[in-house]
Amino acid sequence: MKNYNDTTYAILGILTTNCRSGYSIKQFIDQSLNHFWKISYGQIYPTLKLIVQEELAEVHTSSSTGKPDKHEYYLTEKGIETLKNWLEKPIEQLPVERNEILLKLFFGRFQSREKTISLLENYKEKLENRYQTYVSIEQAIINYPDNDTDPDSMYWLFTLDYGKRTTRASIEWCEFTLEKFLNKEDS
Amino acid sequence: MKNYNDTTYAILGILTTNCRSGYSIKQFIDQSLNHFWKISYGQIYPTLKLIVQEELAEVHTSSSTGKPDKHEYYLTEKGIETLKNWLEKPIEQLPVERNEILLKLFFGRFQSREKTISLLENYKEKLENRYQTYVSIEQAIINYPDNDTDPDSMYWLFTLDYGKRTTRASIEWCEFTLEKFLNKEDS
DNA sequence: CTAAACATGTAAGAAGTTACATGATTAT
DNA sequence: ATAATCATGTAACTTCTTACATGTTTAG
Repeated sequence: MKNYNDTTYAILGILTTNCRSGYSIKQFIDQSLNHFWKISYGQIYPTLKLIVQEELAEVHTSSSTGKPDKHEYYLTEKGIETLKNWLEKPIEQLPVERNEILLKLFFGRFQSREKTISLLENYKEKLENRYQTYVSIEQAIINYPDNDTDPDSMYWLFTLDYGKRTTRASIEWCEFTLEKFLNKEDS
Repeated sequence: MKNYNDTTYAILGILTTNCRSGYSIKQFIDQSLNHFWKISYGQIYPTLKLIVQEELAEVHTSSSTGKPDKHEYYLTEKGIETLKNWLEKPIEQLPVERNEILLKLFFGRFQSREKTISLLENYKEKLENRYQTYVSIEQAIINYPDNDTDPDSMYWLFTLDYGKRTTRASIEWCEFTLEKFLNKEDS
């Protein structure tokens, strides 16, 4: 079975929900996968074209009078199989996540203690904002009346939990590292 | 002051150490920045060319008899200023880290419980290996005789600590999520 | 002797972002 | 009216990886 890139699989996955057009795929990603996946129109439309070419989906064009054409994509059997096949495949290797703050810290020898500290404080603040965003989204899902009937909400909460845990760990690292720099004052 | 990409700044930073050639820059990254930064020769050599063009470094070519030419790069005053300027600048926004496992989990509705579980177990195993690697490197640095005189070792330990903490958090998330799936058995 | 390490580079292609281009509909 | 949202798409550009091309030196 042919391999595609993750962006293609992400779109294939979204097409299993009620999102059927390029525009609504973008919305879905911005609303639901935002904290661990993003995508631009510059990728979505060409990828949809590829998906149709590869017969993983069929496109139904509805040209209502006056309105511009709207393209609705429906997964084919082949498309569903391709998606399932990818879902089963274990992750090959953990990605190396480039981290700008670690890079700056690493060359911190060329900077004053004060500047390193403010760099870390700024980073910590951004992490705390992100953490709060995750908590807010989580609360919104839990309080949403249909939450126990909606099959997606459980998965959504899992991904949020991941975000919360790793963000929390980063915040704690900031605090620990900041303390080291603050204590260096007297040395 | 002109802006460059992070890869350029990383190389500028490495040129402040004793690494002066494309080959040794690659080695330095593979040995020291490996867990949060990587780079290929296909980027290094063109970037070095750019750095010289922009007068951020000068190249000294030593052509020993017989041996192939070796290019040694030395930062100029302008190069040092450019690096320092970047170091000071706070991170603009936290990057969205694409996460393949979360993407697969999100579409887990289309998979059996068993397959989701083995996906998570495989991921957890990889994370545990990574964690052990970090611990080993940390021990090697701490036990290395010159560790308190080497100014780099402190920064190295900070970046390792970051890796350990975030990896640990991911492992804990795997355990928590796995438990949820294992308990779903009876429902 | 031969494999690994030293050493420098290019070319093709994949993946992704940003800006541009166009136009309808709906809410304020 | 006019701003926001709906809706689709392309082109240029940046970044990065992989494979290729070439040749020397050193260690086992």
